Amino acid sequence: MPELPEVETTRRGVGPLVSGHLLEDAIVRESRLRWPVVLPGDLVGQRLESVSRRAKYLLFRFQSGSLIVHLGMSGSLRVLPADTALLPHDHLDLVFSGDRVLRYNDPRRFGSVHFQAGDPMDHWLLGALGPEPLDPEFDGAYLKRRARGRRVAVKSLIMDSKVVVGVGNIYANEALFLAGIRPTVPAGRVTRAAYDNLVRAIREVLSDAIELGGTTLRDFVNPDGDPGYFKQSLNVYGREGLPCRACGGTLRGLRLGQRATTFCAKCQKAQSFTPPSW
DNA sequence: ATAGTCACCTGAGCGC
DNA sequence: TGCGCTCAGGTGACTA
Repeated sequence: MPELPEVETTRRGVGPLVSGHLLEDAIVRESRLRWPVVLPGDLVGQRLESVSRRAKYLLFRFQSGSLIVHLGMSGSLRVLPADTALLPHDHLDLVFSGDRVLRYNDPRRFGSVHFQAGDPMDHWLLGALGPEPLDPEFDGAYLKRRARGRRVAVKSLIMDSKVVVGVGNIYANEALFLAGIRPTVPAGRVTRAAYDNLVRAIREVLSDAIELGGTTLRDFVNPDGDPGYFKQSLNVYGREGLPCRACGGTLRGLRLGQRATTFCAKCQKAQSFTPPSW
């Protein structure tokens, strides 16, 4: 489930509760996540220095290195009293000083937990990632440049983590709607002006979702145990066959790269070609 | 190099 | 109530 806003909501929720605390125990109940979970023997006894985020990875920085946690499709992290009863799919506990446990739950086990000694950015998973969508270097000129010669659908381009990180299926659909761009347009034919709009839309949709604590669909519960409230603001995702909130037309759906894609054929046709003047 | 498909896994929802 | 099918927020690996 978690897209970037959910991961950021998790970071803001759990970070202050465990940062600065001493790791007293680490319990791996199920090591078969996307990759086998292997924690170094000397992690226990170290202090957690900070919790940060790169793309959809949460980085738990200890003295000797970092835990790199990905929530996959169904993962979640909660900080709980250390004696809290286990639930199904509670795969990992990090027990900290102060009677609190950081508990990782993930029914589908698409998530992952790695340890990287030293700088977490040296890990191979983080090596080829594109810029953060909220960073200034991610702008229309950058996207236009990365799209040059590309025939993939523009939706696939913005979901490519080598181009820009953190744009998952929900927000890709939503951003393209806000920008008025048809998801299926070949990336190389989208104009610079349209990419300017798209960057604005991506920033807006992600920022708004972070403000509202993410989108709750099925599994996501933020670290306070509350649902996110962004779902109420969705314009197209999950609304195939329903009326467009802008024009009233019926939203259409198709599959693009195995992912559900929803758009308004009337509102999303501008910038669907490069004008002759280009 | 690029574009498209497959795989990983569990649970929810639906039609019968 | 149960069975079988489809779908789901991600993303690396693999194939042409």
